[in-house]
Amino acid sequence: MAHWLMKSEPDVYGIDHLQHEGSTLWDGIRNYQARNFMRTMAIGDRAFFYHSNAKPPGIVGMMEVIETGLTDPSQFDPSNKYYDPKSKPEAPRWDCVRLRYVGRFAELLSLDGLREQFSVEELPVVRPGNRLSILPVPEGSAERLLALLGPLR
DNA sequence: GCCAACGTTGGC
DNA sequence: GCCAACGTTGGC
Repeated sequence: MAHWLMKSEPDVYGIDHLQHEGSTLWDGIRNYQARNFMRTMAIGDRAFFYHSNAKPPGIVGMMEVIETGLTDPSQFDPSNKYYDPKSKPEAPRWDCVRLRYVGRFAELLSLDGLREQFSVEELPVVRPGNRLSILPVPEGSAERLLALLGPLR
């Protein structure tokens, strides 16, 4: 089981939305590197939910991958913000996964806090200027993170 | 195939 | 609101 970090803006889709829905299709990913990470996800993988463009940005909760290899339906919908006219149904360009809500942590662990605890090698999200919305979390770092974050609620 | 222009992300 | 990073696009 691998660990990931997945970003979303809380105003757009935050942990509250996911908790309410129970599970969600992680659609709208239009970056090849992030897409390629999603393609390597397996059912049962865990993902830290990270609030980006938040004050402060940081980790707020935990998700679990429950379906993989799904075609992102938003790419074919002209009225969708993520519509991609270059993607054809016979050769879809963008995938997504389905994630379920596992829980939230008692407190947000901010990006500043992460930088105090982890090097860029240990946790790529702390790299200055990083913009990737899906990142791997090395296993040793995942364990340390879980210890820092405390129990899920 | 190069590269300038442009758009998006996300921290600050 | 600004800016850096960086991916994409399109002219040549």
